[in-house]
Amino acid sequence: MSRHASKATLKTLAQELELSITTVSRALKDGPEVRPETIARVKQAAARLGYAPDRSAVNLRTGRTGTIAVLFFVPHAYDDVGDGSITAIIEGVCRRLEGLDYTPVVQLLTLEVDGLERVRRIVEGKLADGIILSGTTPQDERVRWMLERRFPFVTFGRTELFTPHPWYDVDNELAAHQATAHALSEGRRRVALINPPETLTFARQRLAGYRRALAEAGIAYDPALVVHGGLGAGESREATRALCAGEDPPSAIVCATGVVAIGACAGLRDRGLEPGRDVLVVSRDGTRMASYLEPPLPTCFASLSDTGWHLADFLMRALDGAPVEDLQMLVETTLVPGDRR
Amino acid sequence: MSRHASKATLKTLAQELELSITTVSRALKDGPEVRPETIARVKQAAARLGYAPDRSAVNLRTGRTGTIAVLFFVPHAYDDVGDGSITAIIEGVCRRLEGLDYTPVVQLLTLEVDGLERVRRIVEGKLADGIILSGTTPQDERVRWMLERRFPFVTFGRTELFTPHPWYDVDNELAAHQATAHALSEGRRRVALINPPETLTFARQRLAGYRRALAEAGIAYDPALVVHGGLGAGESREATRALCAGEDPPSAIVCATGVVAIGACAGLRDRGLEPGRDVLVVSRDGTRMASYLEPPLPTCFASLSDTGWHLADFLMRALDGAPVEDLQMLVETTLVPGDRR
DNA sequence: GAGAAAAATCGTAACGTTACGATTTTGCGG
DNA sequence: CCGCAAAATCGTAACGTTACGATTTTTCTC
Repeated sequence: MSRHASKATLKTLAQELELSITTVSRALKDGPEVRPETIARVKQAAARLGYAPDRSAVNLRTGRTGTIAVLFFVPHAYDDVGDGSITAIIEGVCRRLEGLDYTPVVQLLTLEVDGLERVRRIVEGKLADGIILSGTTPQDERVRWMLERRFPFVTFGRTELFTPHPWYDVDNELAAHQATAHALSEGRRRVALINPPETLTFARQRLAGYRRALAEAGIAYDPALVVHGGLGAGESREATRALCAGEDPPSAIVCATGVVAIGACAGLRDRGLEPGRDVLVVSRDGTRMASYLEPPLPTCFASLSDTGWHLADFLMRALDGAPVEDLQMLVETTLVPGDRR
Repeated sequence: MSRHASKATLKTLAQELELSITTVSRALKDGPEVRPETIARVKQAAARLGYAPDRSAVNLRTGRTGTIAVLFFVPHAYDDVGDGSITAIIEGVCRRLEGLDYTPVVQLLTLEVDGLERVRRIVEGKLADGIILSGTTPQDERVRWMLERRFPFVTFGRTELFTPHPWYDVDNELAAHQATAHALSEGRRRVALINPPETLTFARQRLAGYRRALAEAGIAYDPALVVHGGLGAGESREATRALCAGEDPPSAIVCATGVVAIGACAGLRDRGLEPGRDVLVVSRDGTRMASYLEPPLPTCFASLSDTGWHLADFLMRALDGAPVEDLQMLVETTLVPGDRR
């Protein structure tokens, strides 16, 4: 029955065992210059006294924190429907970091929060060994800043910066093309697009894919059918109501996320329109959310859990000094039809 | 144009300004014993050289980390539908911590992860100044451990431990009673309950409320109508299918979370039953998710955003030494009818 | 303008850890 | 049992910060 009175340190252990602090420290990390017998003795005492290394001391000394910061961008007020993406991503990150003594810690970024400020705090305060960053813009200042400092990071989403950096991305151009083409192939010719804020790289790529699909079908691009804005369910619902206000509502809506799709469906019903029948709603998701709705929505799917895994993987390899060319990956979405399964 | 070559420290500043490290340190925190003029000079230089305090050094010296750990329990595989609760909670936490130089960091806990291990790492490694913990059990060992160490924390959910501790909780007994009574008042007499794993305090309270409502209506408790298990959409869907396998399906299902409700609806449709008409699904949620579904589900609502705010508030006040009696709060749910709004 | 009080600044030690070179102990051939 | 290499252990310094008592400078009083 140990007392655990106050925290045990190397000093405590050294006194207890009549060894030097140095030897204790080395023994705990299986240093080759300490006798196996001593190692056993030290580890036993450490367990008995409940020793745990003081992370800030280790960090101060070594510069290593054992922490990975995950800065996740939530491009909407957390109003109505919580965004489940983050849990899926973290699950993937955790899966990759399993057993690696890196701990992921998550911070949420919104449109209001100054992302650069957060990044600076983390880098300058040495709060993490690496950063996983989402919500990239073409000329992302946070990315630029980290590149300048040579701080290890990986982004979810590309930038247009000249200097290459590790990234993982879903092919949003493809996804939007897929979704739009699917709608067109179902005979829907007035296809609307509900898109994220225009500043995001993500948004531009989606717009490009959407326009390409329209062009291929020989349909003129109509800016009135494109909405840029927050990605909350409430915002999407509003946008959908607005789209359907006139006498000529769209016959399909291509959505940027599952939450957006839920909002769009609600907006349609507000106008007395039936999703799937009157207006086809095509979702883009990283979870299986859309398949649970009624009717199940056709969805451009790319697993967020896998995304998390790869992001963490790239970061780990970046920390190991892997060349940046190996740390860039574009994943394709697959169109999951909305049929009842 | 500053060079930012490598990190600026107090030493750097001191040399640059020909002051002592002590004075610089004090100036930066507006110490009363340093000349206002000097303070200005120091701060200017700090800004110019991009000085930021090294958090691990501060932590080592002071014992303060400026970090609040949020350990969020996700009682299901992150399979199908991501859980949006966490974003809502964090939003609330951030709202409370705004401007307080505490940073919340989130870690996810699952049934497989050893929560005690995580807590120990955080406490012993001095990784945070306080912990917000969810997924409590009646004899929660993590809580007991933190109480023993006198480590500041607050739980989302109560325990049955003798020693009092700060907590915030939704009245789950009431919520389940509300939901069940609502179903009964609609003439549904075979009410099923899909509940979390029995180990959670949460689960027991819900079961109690459910049974009380049944008893008040003079209906016998039928264990076959109660499911304990994971709270994922897939698990809930399975459970619902099983419940509706016999020739006498329930006429209502009381769900523990929004994700569970979504799964239940899908399970019903799998069996050719229409949620809301054939079987009433009553949800329990902290976001407005249920109101977006078709048909909108009646829901026992208590804001998760507010929950986050209060959890952070209690923790802040606990750190300030507030008496534990002031740091316990039970919030009631309100039944939101499922009508189209 | 001397002396004392007040204001401003400084130096040292410590937080717990690890890196590195120095020192002691052990094992072994002769 | 000596000498010497190898194995094991040790001491010191440093990471960047803050607390505290000591010291210097300024200001005020008579």
